[in-house]
Amino acid sequence: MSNNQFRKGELYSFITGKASTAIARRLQKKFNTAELNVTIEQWSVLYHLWKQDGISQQELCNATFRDKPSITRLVDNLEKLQLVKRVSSDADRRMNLIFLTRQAQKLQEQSMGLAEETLNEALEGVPPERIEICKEVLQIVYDNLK
Amino acid sequence: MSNNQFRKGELYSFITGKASTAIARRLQKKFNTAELNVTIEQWSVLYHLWKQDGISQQELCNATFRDKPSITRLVDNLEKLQLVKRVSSDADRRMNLIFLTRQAQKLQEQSMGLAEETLNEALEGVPPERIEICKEVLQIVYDNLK
DNA sequence: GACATATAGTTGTTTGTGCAACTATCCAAA
DNA sequence: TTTGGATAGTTGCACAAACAACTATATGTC
Repeated sequence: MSNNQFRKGELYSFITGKASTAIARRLQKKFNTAELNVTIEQWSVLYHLWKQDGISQQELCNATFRDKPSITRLVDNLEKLQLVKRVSSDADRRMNLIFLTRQAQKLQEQSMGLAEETLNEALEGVPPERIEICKEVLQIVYDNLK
Repeated sequence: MSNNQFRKGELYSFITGKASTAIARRLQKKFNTAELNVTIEQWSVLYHLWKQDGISQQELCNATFRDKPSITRLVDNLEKLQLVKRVSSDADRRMNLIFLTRQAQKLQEQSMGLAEETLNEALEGVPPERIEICKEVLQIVYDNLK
């Protein structure tokens, strides 16, 4: 099946993800202003650890849609910031389980508040049902390609 | 105005732009397979030059939503690949005008074909009117934040 | 004309990404 | 029990992004 209605017009924006870039930049600025000393990418790892602590780097790869070297380095930097620690698994010594530190737990509430605030600014003036459709389309795109 | 219906749920995907990441990776793979020796970021600069040749680096910043140092380095690399050349403007000697080479002109048709193909794969199964809504929402998000 | 200010572009530094090649460990089949 | 393949993670390299500090040129005002 072909979507030929989707022609040259806005091809560019779809591919380059200008909207998500804009969201990420705005959120990063809020983090900087609030002196939360983390990057958006680091935060995206913490986000999944807040949902479930002590998962492996491989699970973080799947959750964040990043490859293994990217996660290795993000965890490196999060460890330098003393926000997580690697604990090698007893059950399978190839694996590192990644645990949040107390410091990282303290970040959760404030950073999630700023994320929500950013999304509210981003979606200002967009009716809820259109947001819903947009989310669904983006999910299908992701499923089609992942 | 607040969009409180937009809660924790899919906050993550919106911010991280998993869909556009997936599209960009797929397109990059097609470029590599076809031995088009360019990155998606370089291609995004060429894309605007194909629309209008001989524009300044500042205009490329605006068009591609990148800062000046990013464009400086992308143009550096495109120049190394002999796909563009910098010509300093007679009218304003601060400016470089960026011109496509013959080689870059040859890339246009094939790369645009691969981009369209990628979008068709991405949007497979999504009805046209939903694509339209999604594009509109992303445009509003961009306008709200840029 | 001289000077202050704005604009165009470059460079250095830190961080992140994608790919390939590598090590270490696990597991299953001979 | 050995061995061969799969899986988890790391390292090296090239490319890109964000920010700050910098140079060079243009322009408006006195």
